[in-house]
Parts: sequence; structure tokens; C-alpha cells
Amino acid sequence: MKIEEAIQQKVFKDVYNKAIVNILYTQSFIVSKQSSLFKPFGLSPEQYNVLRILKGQNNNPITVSSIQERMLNKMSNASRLVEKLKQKGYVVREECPTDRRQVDIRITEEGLNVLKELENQIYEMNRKLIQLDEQEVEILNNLLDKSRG
Amino acid sequence: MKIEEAIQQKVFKDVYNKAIVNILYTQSFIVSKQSSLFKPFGLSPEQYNVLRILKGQNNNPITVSSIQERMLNKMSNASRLVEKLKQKGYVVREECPTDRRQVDIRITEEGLNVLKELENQIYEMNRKLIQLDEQEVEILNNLLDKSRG
DNA sequence: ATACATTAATTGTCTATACATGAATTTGTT
DNA sequence: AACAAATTCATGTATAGACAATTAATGTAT
Repeated sequence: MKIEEAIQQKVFKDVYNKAIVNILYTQSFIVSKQSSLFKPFGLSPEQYNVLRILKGQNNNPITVSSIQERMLNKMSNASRLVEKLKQKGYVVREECPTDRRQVDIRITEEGLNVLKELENQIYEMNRKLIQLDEQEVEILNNLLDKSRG
Repeated sequence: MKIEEAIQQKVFKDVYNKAIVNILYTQSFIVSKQSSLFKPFGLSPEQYNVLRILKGQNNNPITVSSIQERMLNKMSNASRLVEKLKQKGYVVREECPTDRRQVDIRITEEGLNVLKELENQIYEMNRKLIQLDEQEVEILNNLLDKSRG
């Protein structure tokens, strides 16, 4: 569906303005579908993202600030998201032995299980969310990378 | 900057997964810059978006639900955003004469002035936010439109 | 005309973003 | 060693997103 229909706006100032609107709208489109998928597991999209980052560490602990740097939204608040995940038993916090300012975060077995359960559903949803062939997706990725300079 | 560097993630499950991450990251990148620009005017990106929708009506009133349908984020809360804008004197609310359930919203002179002041800065920022040539932007827009099916 | 369903908007609640501030700890400098 | 500066994280506040519940007005069927 063209962005013009999606937000009922016939004309844009220029193609750059339209691209920005298009990116913002598409993000909202994606996040809204992700929310529905994660909801039964009591996870928000950002909480899922943090779990995914932790899994990527292969059971090595990672500090709160390292999580922050890897998050999609740099302005987000890793400290609070970690706290939510801890309450659900999906992560544990440990004092960092070499620097007591830092806090080591590690994903639990339970957290890994949740990711495992979600795996196939996410794979399928991703394909529905991006209805392009492989070549087109590559171009999209390159254009987005380039656009940010 | 490639998305791999931006979030310090070397590999992705596949290009579709990478595209989703890329869209979400790029949105956050854009919104964060927009926030800085709007901040001196006491506007959030979504409040600006509502003002822009109202301006697009050429001084015709528009109901809260019509605003909602035109918003980038369909799950947002137009009612509350309008209330914030009203407090700042940028919009007025009037009871709809044909249906008293509805509320007509109209942008004020003051609201139009704010948009006017922002106009040039937004034009310049859009170009910085999307560092592509015209042809590339068109492709990006088409791919995003197609991706949503 | 009454009963019932539908629609429009507001409000409440929880989570997250954006940003500022504060406390504890570490690091760098003299 | 003493002190300033930088860092790491937690926390407070305002705004916004996600979604449910509520209220008021309108539409519809019998």
C-alpha cells in the first residue's frame, strides 16, 4: 500500500519529506505487529530486543551500558528494561568484579526458552512484514544505510 | 554508516531480519534529530505531525478521529495530543454542529506561525537526514511501499 | 417509541522514550 | 595521598504508545 493511501495524504513537499514519513510510518507498522506477537509472552518489542542482545553474547555477561550501545533506540533506558526482564526471571544481574560501577547482565535458561519458542513465529512474521524478494531487500538495506550518511 | 556498526551486531539471521532492524534503527535516528529541532518550540514530533495534518486541511475543521486516521502511528492518542496543542494555543476545539459526539479541531494563527518558523529548518534537516540523490529516494519510497504489501 | 448496537471521544493504566539529575566508583593529575 | 574529572548506573519527570474501559450521542430494528 502506498504511503499516500496509508495516511490519506495526497501530496508531499518533496521526495525527501515523503521518505521520512514513509520510514516513520513503516516502523510503526512493524512495531505494532511485533507487539501482538510478543504480547502472549509478556514481552514488549524493546524487551525482546534486549533479550536478543544478551543471547548474542553466548552466555557471556554484558554490562548495562553495552546493552544500551547495541539497542535500536539509543535514547532508550536499558537500566529499566533490564529490571523488567529480571522481574520476569529472564535475566540476572551480578556486580561486575573488575568495576563495581558496572553491572553484569546475563540471560537465564528461562529467557533462552522464551526466545526459542518465539523463533519460528518471528521468522514467519519477518517475511510477512517485508514483502520483497531477496534482491530488493538488499537494495533496501543499502539505501537505508546510505541515507543515514 | 552500516547497520552492523550502528548497533554493533556482526551478523543477522537473514536479510529480512536485517531490514526490519534497519528500519527500526533508522526511525529512531530520525525521530531523535527531529525532537531536537522541535524542542525549542515546545513541540514533540507527534504534536508537530498533528499540526501538519491540520494545516493540510486549509482551515477546514477536522474531527479527532480523522486526525487519528492520518497519523503516522495509528495507535497513538489524538485526543490527548490535541489537548496538549490546545494548551499551547496552537489549536481550538469546537463542538461539531452535525454530530455532537464529534469534536472539530482547527489550527490557530499561532499554530500556523510556528509551522512557518519551522519550515526552512525542516527542509534543510530532511536533506541531512536522507543522504540520497533524488533517484535513490524514489527507489527507497517504492521499496518501503511494496514491503508493507 | 423503546431497546439495542454502533460510533466518537475521553480517560485510565502500563510500558517506553527523552532528558536531566544524583550517587557511587574509578581514573587522572598534581 | 588528595582532589578533580569522568564513568556507570539508577531514578525522577514529562510525553507518547498500546490497549481497555467508559460515557455520550447517534443509528437501527421491531
